[in-house]
Amino acid sequence: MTSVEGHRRPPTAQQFVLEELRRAITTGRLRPGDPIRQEALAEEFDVSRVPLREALKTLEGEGLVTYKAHRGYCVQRLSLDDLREVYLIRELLEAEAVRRAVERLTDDGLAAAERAQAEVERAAAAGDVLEMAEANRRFHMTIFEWSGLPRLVRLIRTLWDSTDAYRSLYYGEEPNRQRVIEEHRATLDLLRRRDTEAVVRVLAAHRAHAVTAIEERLAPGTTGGFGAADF
Amino acid sequence: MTSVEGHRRPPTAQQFVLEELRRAITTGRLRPGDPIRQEALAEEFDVSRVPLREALKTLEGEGLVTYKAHRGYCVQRLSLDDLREVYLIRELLEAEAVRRAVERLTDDGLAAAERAQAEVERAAAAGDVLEMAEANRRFHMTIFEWSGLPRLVRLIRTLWDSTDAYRSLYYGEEPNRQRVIEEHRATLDLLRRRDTEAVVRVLAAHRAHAVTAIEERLAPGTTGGFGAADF
DNA sequence: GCTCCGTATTTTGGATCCAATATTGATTAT
DNA sequence: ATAATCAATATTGGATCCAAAATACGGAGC
Repeated sequence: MTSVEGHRRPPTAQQFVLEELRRAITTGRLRPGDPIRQEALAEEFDVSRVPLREALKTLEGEGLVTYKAHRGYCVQRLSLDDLREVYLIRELLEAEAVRRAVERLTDDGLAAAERAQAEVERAAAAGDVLEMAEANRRFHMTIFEWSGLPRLVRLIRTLWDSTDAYRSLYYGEEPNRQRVIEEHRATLDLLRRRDTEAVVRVLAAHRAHAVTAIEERLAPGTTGGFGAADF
Repeated sequence: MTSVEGHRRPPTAQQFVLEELRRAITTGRLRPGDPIRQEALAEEFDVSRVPLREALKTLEGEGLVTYKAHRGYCVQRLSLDDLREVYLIRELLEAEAVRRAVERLTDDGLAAAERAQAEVERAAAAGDVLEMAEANRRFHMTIFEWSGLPRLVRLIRTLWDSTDAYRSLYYGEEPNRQRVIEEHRATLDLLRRRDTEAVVRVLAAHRAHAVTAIEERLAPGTTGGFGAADF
């Protein structure tokens, strides 16, 4: 049956496998540093190695896995330095995206952001961490989209992808969830007033909090990479 | 024989095909908007479709080609807006990369940049546009590398890739070549003095000149995409 | 003439098989 | 015991073949 389920299966095996791989990495089933055994994974997903390899090429482009000729793929091990670098780049790109977005934002756009925020709060109340992470993403992307710069948004989205595992870590703790909600509300407030620079500042702080929290969470013990399943 | 030629053949077919595809796109042999016929291309490069498709996945990630399920790949058509967007993003990222680079730059690093510039000037004198483009790239990347931010550099490199065709256009004209050389010399001068903000300004102007020149070159007639072979 | 429909052809998607390379483990010499 | 070498094994890279989907074509109906 081709019913309208939450997640219907994609039209090609490579896209299906791509989604599964992403999930496996962000949930920590595939841990950073792990080599990727194509045969085993292909069998698990019930596809051949061809679409699997194409999906891996995509993930390589996004920086989620590394590749060495004749040695295959590994789940990318993100050091703290890597994490900081990704957040630095996000800072640069998102600041610009937000500036443009505020200039062009209509009431419709604002309403869309507010709807996304409502979903964030609903998920938080329900204690559904995974759904909250997704809604949070929709909230931010909705705003970025209003920049009218599709390539910029695409880049930002890729950067989010590459640190999904860390973000789940962040949302795993209640005070962080609460803080996210408050900061989103502040953002919406400033968006309504079209106070561009204030929005940029709030969102910069928003990111900084996440980095700090993750650093603290990670610093003790873990020297290099980490497993997202650690929590 | 595995002699030390200029370009030795990569260890895998996918990497070989990737290089060939890039060349084909940047030189305009494959024109923007063209659908990519896998069978024909694979035969031309004398490989099967499997490595070809993996190379195409990589290019998709870089934004050089687009992909639709069951309809295959197309060479990305870059509108003027797209071009401006890429240069805007480069502005954001490269400014940061340069700031960090100047702070960390040693005399060795400076010497490397000077060597690259010497190659640029040699190629320009020899009228070798292709080699000049490559040397120019080395010049800038050498500087960016000194930022110590590998992911940032990787992103910048991808952005350069996605507009290679346009850049060849720029280097096709003598006054532009001359201007590039002068601006590089100015950059080196300011680098020696570690005048960070001045370097950032010069390089911003450097990029702006390129955009302006390309816009003028493209504006008359061409409404949307263009073929890099037009010159 | 135009549209709609069904078939033929082309093109992409994927599975299997074989080749090439890397890794592992055992054997031997020092 | 250790290091080096070579064979056995595991794993990736690539070619061919078949299936599925999209496109092109031709004819029937209006």
